[in-house]
Amino acid sequence: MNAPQLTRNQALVFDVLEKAEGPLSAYTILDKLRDQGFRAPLQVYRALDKLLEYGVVHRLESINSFVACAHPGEDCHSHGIVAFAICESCGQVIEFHDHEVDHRLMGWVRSQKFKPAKTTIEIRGTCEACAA
Amino acid sequence: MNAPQLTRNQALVFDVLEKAEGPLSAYTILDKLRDQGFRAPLQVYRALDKLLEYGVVHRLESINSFVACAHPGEDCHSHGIVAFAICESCGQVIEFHDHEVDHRLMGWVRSQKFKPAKTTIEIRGTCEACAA
DNA sequence: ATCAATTGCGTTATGCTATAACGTGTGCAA
DNA sequence: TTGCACACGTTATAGCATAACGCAATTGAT
Ligand SMILES: [Zn+2]
Ligand SMILES: [Zn+2]
Ligand SMILES: [Zn+2]
Ligand SMILES: [Zn+2]
Repeated sequence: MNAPQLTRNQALVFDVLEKAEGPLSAYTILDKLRDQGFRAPLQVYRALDKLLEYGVVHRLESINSFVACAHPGEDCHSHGIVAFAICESCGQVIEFHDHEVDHRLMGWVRSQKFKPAKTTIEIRGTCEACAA
Repeated sequence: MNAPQLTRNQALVFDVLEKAEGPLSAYTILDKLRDQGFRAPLQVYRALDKLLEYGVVHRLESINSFVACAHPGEDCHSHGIVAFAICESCGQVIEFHDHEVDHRLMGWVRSQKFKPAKTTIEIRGTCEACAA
């Protein structure tokens, strides 16, 4: 999915995510956009839905938060499953891909005749900088 | 983590999960236990916390639900990362392990000096039976 | 036996996450 | 012009999770 011209709300939400140090919850985004006229969660969720569809934002299922894609222009989704390492101390997120992991998972999926729609890989832990 | 004797509440929650066809949300579990005297979400969440700690129940992050471990007695967690395929049509969950996936992910983690605490792999899609 | 610490439990209240439902306005194509 | 698709705004509601309090039972020293 290629991203068309963003609407005002989509652009505002994307901008907040891009400038953020780490992942943000929808309600945190809402708070950051009150000055721009945002009033209700739905304004954020609707924008996020589109940004997710365009592939420029990822949802982190294990922490109910959202991040801007770390590989803009590469069309992440076209080269396999996206994985995330999430530091529970500083909130930093590292986005990466591993083709071998993709192959193994997709091999298993095929053997089970399971039709995958969306795959989540999230490693929560402590990043190098935060390690005691 | 080996499971000690379960308390009454823990046993009730585990029993509900074991008998269920698929994953259940905490509030669904609560509803199923009203007749046994359950009144508040916390009674469920506290039991779930322990069952998760003992490794006899898994949490599915992408759907905010819980399932009984499909490999009782095998101590899932000791032989690597647990992965789930979740059918969005019938709710069935298949729990599996893949050492190669573990190795790849743990290799990446080591190369980044990232300290993993909890890893989530969830494939949402359609199972063979539900495929059109 | 007694005291202190731990653990489980019950209850109330609250906070966080997400969507339903309704109505408005705008742009575009038949 | 009419109909449709889409974004938007607002209010209300649904669904998920935890804080904080107090009490009771258990355990494990002393
Ligand atoms: Zn990406
Ligand atoms: Zn960190
Ligand atoms: Zn298991
Ligand atoms: Zn199915």
